[in-house]
Amino acid sequence: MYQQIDTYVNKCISLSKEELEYFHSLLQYKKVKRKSFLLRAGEKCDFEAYLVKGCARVYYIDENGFEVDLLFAVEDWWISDLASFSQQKPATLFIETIEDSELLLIDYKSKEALFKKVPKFERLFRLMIQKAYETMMDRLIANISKPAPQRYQDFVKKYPTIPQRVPQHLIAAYLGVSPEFLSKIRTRLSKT
Amino acid sequence: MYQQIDTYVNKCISLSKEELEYFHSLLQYKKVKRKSFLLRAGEKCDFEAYLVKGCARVYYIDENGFEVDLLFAVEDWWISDLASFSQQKPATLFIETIEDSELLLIDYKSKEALFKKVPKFERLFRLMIQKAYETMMDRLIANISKPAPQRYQDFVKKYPTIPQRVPQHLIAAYLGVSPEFLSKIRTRLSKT
DNA sequence: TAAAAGCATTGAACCAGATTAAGAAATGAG
DNA sequence: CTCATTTCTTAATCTGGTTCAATGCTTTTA
Repeated sequence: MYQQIDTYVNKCISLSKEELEYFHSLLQYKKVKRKSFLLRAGEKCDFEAYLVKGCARVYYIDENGFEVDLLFAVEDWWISDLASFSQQKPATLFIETIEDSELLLIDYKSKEALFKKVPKFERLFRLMIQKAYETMMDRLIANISKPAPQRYQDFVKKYPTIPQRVPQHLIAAYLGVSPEFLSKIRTRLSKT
Repeated sequence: MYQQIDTYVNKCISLSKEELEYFHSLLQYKKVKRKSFLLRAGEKCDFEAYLVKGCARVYYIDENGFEVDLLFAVEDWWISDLASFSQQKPATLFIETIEDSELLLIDYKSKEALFKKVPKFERLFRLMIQKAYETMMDRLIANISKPAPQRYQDFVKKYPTIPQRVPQHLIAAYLGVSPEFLSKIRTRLSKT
């Protein structure tokens, strides 16, 4: 049950058996069907979730009801509305499963307790967010300076398994193009 | 000399006099003219710099020579190519001052030593990057879902002092529009 | 197993913003 | 103070991508 997350954690920091067991004791296991909402904008996000199995998406809905997908999570990813979680304020994001999924959640108090008892985790989470930051930056640059077909190809190359698990119109909402245009891009690309 | 950065640090973590002095001992003071490069893509970025005074920009140049501005830093901001710094690999970003500037730099080894000796700093840097991440995410969302005039107005509202210090074509490169179009946006807006 | 709902494709009309080109205005270095 | 460089504006034309609408295809769900 915890083997997967332990492997993940071990890549960054090394822990004693006791530390690991303490960590486990703070996690809450959750199993949900596809199309379940883990979070809706307006609620308070009191979790960071490690995805053991399944697939989920984190997205934003703007004033006009237009969706922007920020993340497709699969096995081994963390999902949360970090601004809401860390500042304990209402969420601006939605989190919804795309497949039946299994998760391990940690809440705010537990995470703070963990940092206090095992400061090494502060490092783990710093490195995690650092990586997320770099990814986000690359995406912003791509969105500003690359045309949509290029962005789509880069996406498929970087996440080859995602297009098989996530509907195409959601990928369009991730790339920042209309579903119709993504469809056109795909037919164009397949004709060469 | 260190008063400003101490105030900054103190907002997040509280430190003893000794800890603070140790921190100071790791910092390198640097004073540079406007239009100085602190970093060029290809070099290794061995600093995170706190801007004591002045103004600088962090930007990316794509394959076609097109610039994307990622950050305008003024007093109290940190600048670096974080991917290069933390993984000790070649930079992809440029950092250039826009005004004569004064900086406090910390290098990789010193930062690691600091974390080891005063783990509280791990928390500070985690919170710093977390905020940067949220900012980056908001920007990505805005770039995907809001039209350029809106993005410009939001920018001016969020950073009211920047437009007076940074040339307009750089702001265009930050917002992801051509300088000509930003000029058009501005005349349109002033006519109402 | 049928009906409904969601998803992908295609084409035509349209628009936000890019590109190109030129000149005007501001700024800074000598 | 003055020339060179950088910065800003305006206008014409072009294009990547949107919107709208119609059609067929898959999944769900009852």
